[in-house]
Amino acid sequence: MNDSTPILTRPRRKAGRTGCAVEVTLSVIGGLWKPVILFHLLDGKLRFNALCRMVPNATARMVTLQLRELERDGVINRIVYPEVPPRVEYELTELGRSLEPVLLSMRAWGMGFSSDEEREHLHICP
Amino acid sequence: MNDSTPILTRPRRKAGRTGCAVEVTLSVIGGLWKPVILFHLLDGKLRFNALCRMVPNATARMVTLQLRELERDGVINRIVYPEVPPRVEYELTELGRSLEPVLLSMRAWGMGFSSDEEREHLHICP
DNA sequence: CTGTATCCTACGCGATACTG
DNA sequence: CAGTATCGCGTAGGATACAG
Repeated sequence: MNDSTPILTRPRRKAGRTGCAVEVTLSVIGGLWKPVILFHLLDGKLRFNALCRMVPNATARMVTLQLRELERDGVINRIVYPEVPPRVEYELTELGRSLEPVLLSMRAWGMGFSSDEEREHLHICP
Repeated sequence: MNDSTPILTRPRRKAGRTGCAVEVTLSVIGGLWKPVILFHLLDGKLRFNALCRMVPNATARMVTLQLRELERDGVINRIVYPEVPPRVEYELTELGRSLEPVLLSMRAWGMGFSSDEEREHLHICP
């Protein structure tokens, strides 16, 4: 349980005085899967498995790691129901929900880009 | 000059049908330095060295790689002035400029988060 | 179901040196 | 100035197996 934090997951250096505010944001959501996870959580609580299924390109291990860091950074809550079989749900905190504009603008741009891509037949496809 | 593209720089798998639009956006700006680079370019053209200086935590090599990919993805233009000593400037394309809402919302959130952090003394510092 | 521990390897990326 | 080439290390993260 030492601090071996993957790079995709957490920038090796925190955004210091050297960087701009954008770097600060990246230090929290800067991981390939974090924005996707957070985005899906905008719709409400999600169980671990459901979350995994929404990010099929990431392994369960990665999802776990990302979730732990998001929790550490205070943008999500982890709710454990003392049941058998165990149930765990993740939800956005207030701070997490404040990321909504960022996430929505990311989605909006992605949708626009996809259209252009299909139309202009860029090199992104496969 | 083969296609050895770093992971930080380009997701190993493109955002396919499996993912949401957020993944598409991440496939373009999903790299720790790309959003920062793009953000600084919002203010206008920048030379290579200037750019490097704005992202001190990244090496020149990384900045170069990121720039090449951003160029490939059509969000920036690379302008070479046939002079001695050589001068190269980077600027956003129309597509790149359309990322402005994303970048601005990222900065806005980062500034807010920094304030909270200082005030509430969270564990983000270093 | 929701994880965590371990092993292992590909590859990201820093450092350095060199070019036009 | 604006890069590119090469080398080499550290580690991210996949696969697998196991636990509560």
